[in-house]
Amino acid sequence: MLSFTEENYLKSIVQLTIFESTEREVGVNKLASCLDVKPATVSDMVKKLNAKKLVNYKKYGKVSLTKKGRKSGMMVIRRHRLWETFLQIKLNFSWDEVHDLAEELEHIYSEKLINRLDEFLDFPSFDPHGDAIPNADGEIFIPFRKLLSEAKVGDIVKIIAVKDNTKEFLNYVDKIGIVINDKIIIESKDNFNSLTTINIKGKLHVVSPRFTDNIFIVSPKFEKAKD
Amino acid sequence: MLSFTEENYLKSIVQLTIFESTEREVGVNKLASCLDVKPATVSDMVKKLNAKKLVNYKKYGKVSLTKKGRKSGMMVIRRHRLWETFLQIKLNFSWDEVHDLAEELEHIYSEKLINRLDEFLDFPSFDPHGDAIPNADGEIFIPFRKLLSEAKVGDIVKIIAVKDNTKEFLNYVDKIGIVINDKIIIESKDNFNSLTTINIKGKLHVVSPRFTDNIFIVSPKFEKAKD
DNA sequence: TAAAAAAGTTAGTTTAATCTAACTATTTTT
DNA sequence: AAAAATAGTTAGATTAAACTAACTTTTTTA
Ligand SMILES: [Mn+2]
Ligand SMILES: [Mn+2]
Ligand SMILES: [Mn+2]
Ligand SMILES: [Mn+2]
Repeated sequence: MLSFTEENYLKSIVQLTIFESTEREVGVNKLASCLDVKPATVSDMVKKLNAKKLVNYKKYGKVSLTKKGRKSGMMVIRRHRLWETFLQIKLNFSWDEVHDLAEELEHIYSEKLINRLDEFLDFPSFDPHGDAIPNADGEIFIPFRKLLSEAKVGDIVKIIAVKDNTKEFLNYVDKIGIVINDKIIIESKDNFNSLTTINIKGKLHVVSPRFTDNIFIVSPKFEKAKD
Repeated sequence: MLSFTEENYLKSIVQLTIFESTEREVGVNKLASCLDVKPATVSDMVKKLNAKKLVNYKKYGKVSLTKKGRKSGMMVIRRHRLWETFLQIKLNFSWDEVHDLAEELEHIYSEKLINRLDEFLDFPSFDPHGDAIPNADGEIFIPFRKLLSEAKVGDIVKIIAVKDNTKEFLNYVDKIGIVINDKIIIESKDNFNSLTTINIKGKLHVVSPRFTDNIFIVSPKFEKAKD
């Protein structure tokens, strides 16, 4: 039905208009840089996606998802995140290895396959990077979360997801010894140099925005109940 | 490295020159009909595969695999059969559903992934259709087997694999109630009409070559030891 | 508000994989 | 050995997804 390429466009549009912004539309240039193609290429493709009623688009306008496009894009993300979970839980891959394989596996289209996989994994809610997994209807519940950079000195926060999924980032997270759901304390901030000192299991680490802008947290006051 | 298309060509050449014939070469027309494309298309592609040292070919000649091509093709078949096994054993798909999904999964190239999958499945020797699974080096041991049509009246034979993997065939096999490793008795043969009467768990079935030419068996005298 | 910058489009080209139609080579039959 | 049949090749066209270069529209800035 949809080509790999079309699926990748829809996935990127979901990411840009639902996960990473409150704006429900995106420009051709931004989409092009997200997909790592030239704007001319995107111009052509969004015309095609519009004809297929997957996006709303007219010349010189912004691109937004139709209901159908949103669902298709969400299903690609569902497949991606379920395969990542499978690779980690069942085949013992580490969280920095799963993404690249999932980029390919996500394009295998079969409702039955993915729902069986979901069941096999016991209907996981989050993937190895802490990202919510859309359900079989393409709906997703994204829990309230903030960036580590928004935390205040003295806060005790829980790490619930990583924003950057590159190997370099994940390897650094591994190196300083945190995993999803760990708690850390914001010891101090150096606003002049934009540095934050955090306490991870008693050890102090000085980190820059490259780190704090890519870690999602919940802070105590948002953690309802238990604790 | 290799495109989906190139992988499919190599897979078909392995099937035609190793699994289904003792001739280690195949013509352009036969390959074309196996791949369901026109001979002109194959002519172009084998030129390309030859340039990549995956096949031996020259104008108006037959096509044969190089060592490298044979290994690549075998690895596609390894992936196909391991995914089929995964789908059946872990995700509870029936044997008539696994092939189509495996046709897509087989093209996901990662040695690590496939070896982990192999391990996860406990290094299976055969896929759901009774076909041997090539090992991590692309080597395969195909057990000695005959077709059911070669069995003699009175023989008690064990079904070890199916040759035809279509849904229609597999559904028929299910319907008459046999599974791999079951034993059946050859009750009688009607040579005029090319019909064979077989005894499956006490029940008699009259079958044509459409059935007997697509069931692989071992007959008692080839079944060494146990029993 | 006019000029400059940014964003987006169009036209024409490329590559991989396919096709059709016409041609050539090889093999089989008479 | 010639004719007929079969097998295989070539040339030119098509499609999807990319590109570059040139152009146009929209937005920002002065
Ligand atoms: Mn990922
Ligand atoms: Mn992820
Ligand atoms: Mn199969
Ligand atoms: Mn099989």
